[in-house]
Amino acid sequence: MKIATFNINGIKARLPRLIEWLEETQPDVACLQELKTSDETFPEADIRAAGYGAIWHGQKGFNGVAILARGTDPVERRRGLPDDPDPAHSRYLEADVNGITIASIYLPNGNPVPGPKFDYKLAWMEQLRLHAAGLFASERPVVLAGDYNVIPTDHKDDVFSPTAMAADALTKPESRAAFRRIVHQGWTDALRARHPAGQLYTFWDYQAGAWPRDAGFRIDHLLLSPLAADRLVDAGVDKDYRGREKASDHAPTWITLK
DNA sequence: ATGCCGAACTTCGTTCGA
Repeated sequence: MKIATFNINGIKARLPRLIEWLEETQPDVACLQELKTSDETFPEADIRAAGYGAIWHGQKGFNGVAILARGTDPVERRRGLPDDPDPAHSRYLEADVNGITIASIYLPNGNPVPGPKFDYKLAWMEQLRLHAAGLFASERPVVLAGDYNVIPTDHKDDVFSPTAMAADALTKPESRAAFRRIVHQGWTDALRARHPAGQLYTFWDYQAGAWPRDAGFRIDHLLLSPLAADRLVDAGVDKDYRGREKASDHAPTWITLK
């Protein structure tokens, strides 16, 4: 079973790229972020024609998350976090697919630092931590997939330049500590578990030639509960999709479970 | 210190992203 997460940066602008990726890589589940479209304008028919059932939590202009399942309909469990600091933001969707609980997460960016957006990021992460604790305690196979907007370490395999990113909300100690507080509940960072060493960038900025000079970093993560981690077979980043025409600034990131 | 690039609405500039 292949489960992927993909920040598509606008599902309307990216629809041909999305369908192409679904057809070429055939994920069983695809968690999408940054739909940038309202519930009413989600391209359900195109997704269904590609062979996927879908649920989505849209928002006009920005944010927005979805869960797609090949040949079946995800069974929705929750939209939005409990006690979401700003329920107007569509950033969390949770469903069951084939016995696995799967969340599609679009964690706030948090820039500039300091400021209200950074405060919002940390508040949101605290609510995610509380909700994740409940999921963990359920002892189900759970996959928390999405764009966490946190670069876990300063290692060159996680970030092209710690110096260039030092003032950014993605690397601030408070962001990393909040991420660790979740992971240390007992979750497995699937990409790093499968590849303890080696570059695993998932994002390259559109600006300043970041893609051609490979100036990327790792912010898209799949966290696995113990019952999911026990089934982990492989994990990777579909890096070549970042180099295609009209690409998202993120690359699809995936795991396979037995 | 700032903009770079790209998408979408607030629509020929502004806001947001990371």
